[in-house]
Amino acid sequence: MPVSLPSTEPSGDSVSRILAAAKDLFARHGYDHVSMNAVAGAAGVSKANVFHHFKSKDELYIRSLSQACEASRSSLDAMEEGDGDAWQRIRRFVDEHLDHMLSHSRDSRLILREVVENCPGTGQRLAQEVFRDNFNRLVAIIAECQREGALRPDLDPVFISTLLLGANVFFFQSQEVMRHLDGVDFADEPSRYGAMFVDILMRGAASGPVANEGEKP
Amino acid sequence: MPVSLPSTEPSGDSVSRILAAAKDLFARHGYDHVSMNAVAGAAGVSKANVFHHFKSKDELYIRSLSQACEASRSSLDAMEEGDGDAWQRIRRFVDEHLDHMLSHSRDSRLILREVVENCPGTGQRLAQEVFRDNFNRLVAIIAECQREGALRPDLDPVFISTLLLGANVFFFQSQEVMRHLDGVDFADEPSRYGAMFVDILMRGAASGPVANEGEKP
DNA sequence: CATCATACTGACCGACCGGTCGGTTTGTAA
DNA sequence: TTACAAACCGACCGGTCGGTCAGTATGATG
Repeated sequence: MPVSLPSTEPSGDSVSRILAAAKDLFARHGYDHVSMNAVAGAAGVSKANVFHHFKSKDELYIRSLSQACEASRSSLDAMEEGDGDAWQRIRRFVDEHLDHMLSHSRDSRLILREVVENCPGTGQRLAQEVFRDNFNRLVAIIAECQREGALRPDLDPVFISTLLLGANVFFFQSQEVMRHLDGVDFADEPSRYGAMFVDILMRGAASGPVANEGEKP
Repeated sequence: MPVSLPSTEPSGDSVSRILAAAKDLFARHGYDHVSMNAVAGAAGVSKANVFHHFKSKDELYIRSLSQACEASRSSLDAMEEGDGDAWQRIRRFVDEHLDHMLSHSRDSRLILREVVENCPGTGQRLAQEVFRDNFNRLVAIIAECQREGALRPDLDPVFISTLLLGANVFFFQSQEVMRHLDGVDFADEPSRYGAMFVDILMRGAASGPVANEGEKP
């Protein structure tokens, strides 16, 4: 049986290179700004070759986004709730979620742009599914922590989850801007950002006793 | 002296219509997706007429964004801190900031996209200036409230401001997605969102006494 | 070896892009 | 009325876009 590795690798290599280049360019510049010629050039193949492997620009984009979503979903699945008390678990989720976004910023940008730009289509559906999975995972954690008595019973886990995801997403999106804002010294310290955020989420920011407008046993 | 109103309005009318159309299309679809032909059509003039009034697509875009930034800045200036205790003033800022974004969503999208996409250029600079002004205004409010003793002295007003702006920006960006998430019942109630957020910001989410890891007099 | 399928590419296609050009229309001033 | 400037526009320009085509090269199979 002949060893045919040299013959099968170029093909797989091209598709991989094309997808990697596409993900990079689409993430950085968005769908409309990126031409197929640019993708081909970045992948080191001809444009016609790109069209040999992918039926259209749209298919290339959806494949790229799909891979990003799969990677994000794998990361979510690999997230272990582990041990610790409620707030430690919450803190761990915040840290791991933010760490994933930052260390896979290309994928994260692809997904987030679809969520934020709100253009109907397959791309948006894929990205929203990932977003929803993250959200539901977090709601489950928060609800569990609430059942254990760690969170005020008058609070909605759904709302807390929104705040948590929002804080992380905002950090990811605005990191570059924050670096240039006077007084911001945490733009390059995501873990510290997470710690400060969870601290305030847990204990609040008010000084001293607060008017008891809500129910807080 | 002849009254020459009929002669000066058509010109002003065209430019205004062009800018309005441009703002609308750029806000919805982004710079790259919008053609000058589309802008011209939406404004009811010819493409050549657009180029008569604006030197280039880029100039049209910058002018559109500039107007959006001016409007946003005017809104910030009109924001009165007014009376009330510290937390009432914070709540008012949150409400007014979010209300402005939602009621001027076209402008807000234009500005926010520049901040988030992070493409170097005039557009980014303009948007970041507005972002920074909002930020600094909020930091000043928070710092004042902290001096009055309403906020924990161990907290950084800059960080609190980041959380506040982030929460509002996230609500604005994700409103459409949130409408489709199970259990989210506040997507169309920004005021309620703001109230819940400030409540948690003030009192925290933890139930009962919390481990005193920080300084909280 | 012949056959077939896959990978690859330069050249080409029609459509569309941002922008220009020459001409017409409109408005203003003297 | 004439002269000028501004507004306006259809036609045009060179370039780029996504995509196609015909041909070549390569690899696998019988």
